[in-house]
Amino acid sequence: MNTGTEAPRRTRIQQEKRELILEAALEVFSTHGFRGSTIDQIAEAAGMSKPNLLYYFRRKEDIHETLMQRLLDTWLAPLRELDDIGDPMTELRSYIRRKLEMARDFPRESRLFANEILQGAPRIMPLLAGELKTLVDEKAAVIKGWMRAGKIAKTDPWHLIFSIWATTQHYADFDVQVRAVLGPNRGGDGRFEDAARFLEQLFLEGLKPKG
Amino acid sequence: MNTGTEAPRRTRIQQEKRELILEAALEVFSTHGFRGSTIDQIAEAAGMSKPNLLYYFRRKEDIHETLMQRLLDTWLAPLRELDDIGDPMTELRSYIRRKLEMARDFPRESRLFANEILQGAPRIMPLLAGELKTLVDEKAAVIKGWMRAGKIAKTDPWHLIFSIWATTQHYADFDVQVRAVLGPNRGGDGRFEDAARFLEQLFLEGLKPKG
DNA sequence: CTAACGTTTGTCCAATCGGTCAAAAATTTG
DNA sequence: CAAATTTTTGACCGATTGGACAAACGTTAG
Repeated sequence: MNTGTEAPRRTRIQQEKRELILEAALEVFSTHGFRGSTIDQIAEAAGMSKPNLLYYFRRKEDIHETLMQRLLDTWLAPLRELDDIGDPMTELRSYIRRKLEMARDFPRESRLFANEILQGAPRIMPLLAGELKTLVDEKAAVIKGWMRAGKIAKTDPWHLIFSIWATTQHYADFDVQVRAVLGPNRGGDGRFEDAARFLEQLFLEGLKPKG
Repeated sequence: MNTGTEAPRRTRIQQEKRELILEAALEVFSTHGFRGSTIDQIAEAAGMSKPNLLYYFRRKEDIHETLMQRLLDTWLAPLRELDDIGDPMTELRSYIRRKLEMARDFPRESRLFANEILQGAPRIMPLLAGELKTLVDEKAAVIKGWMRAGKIAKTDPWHLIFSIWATTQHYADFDVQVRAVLGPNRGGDGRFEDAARFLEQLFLEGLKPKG
């Protein structure tokens, strides 16, 4: 039985070149979107001719699809790690920290994902309503357990997860704006540490003045 | 002196048709990005032929530019309203509420802006580093005053503004994902009220359990 | 060496892109 | 009404797009 999903056998050269192409495509797709990117651009970024690239990926969409499949796995890893063992507040704090680190270390992946969602997620809608929803529902239940146990304040766990996604990914997706607004001094390399400190306080205590 | 920025005189028909085109272009640009959109698409959405559209806007970029200029004004209006008079906590809460209402009522404008920033803000970079930075710095100073006066907790005002932008615009830019994850029940029309309730609690009190 | 296989490229193609242009149609003006 | 002006359109253009293809090239096993 061929389900069409298993990876075909590949030579060593094929594996290497495919990686090279995917790396180049990530760079191009994440800054121009799918329709805004051309095969020539990707081929040039990968240091090969267009027909050569099309020898490894038969269609432009195949590259994008491969990229998105890999992305979702690594992208949701931090949420998968959110576990019931350990102190709830610590768990949440380290989830936020990990997500912010991903925004810092893999901004292209974040932008690729944002581009796809912004345009209506035409290629990954089934994944969102299926795999993603299942995972979020599962983790929302965990968080709800913490709320019932009085370990964290009672709120909507789904919107809590959204707010963590939004605030952390903002530093990857809107990086240009963040740096423009912060200026050369505050917008330097330290901006992620500033963000980490701020987000920790926001999610822990909010803005209400002490005392 | 002609600075090139003042609006030329236009007939009634020109004004109406230009509005029609801008409305159609907002729809198309916001879902496909600039390079992903075609003049034919916009013309069809506006109910006219391509040459006719090009009679009102000579270049594709002119449409986008006009759209972005209008956008920034209305988009930043809520932040401009953030004022020193009145209770700080109330001011912030109503700013968050207004931003969330904009995400609900003008999602296309939000996505148009997000598309531009995602792709490196090639067309509005000067505005970000100029007008926008000035406004944010000004409001950050106001917020800092509130912190010094002990009216709200001490944190980084810039990142506070970022977090408000991120959490509210998330419901416009990532709407497809939000609805997919929430499902048909929780993802219905009530999702914005749920979000409003959650965000109010997050920014006010954070997640620390009471007592 | 040579045959087989995997890799690379130059050339080409149909479709689509942004944009032009002259002429027709509609509207306004006198 | 008729002339002048504005609006609309069909036909067209060069450039770029995603992709096809056969021929050339490189590598390796016998």
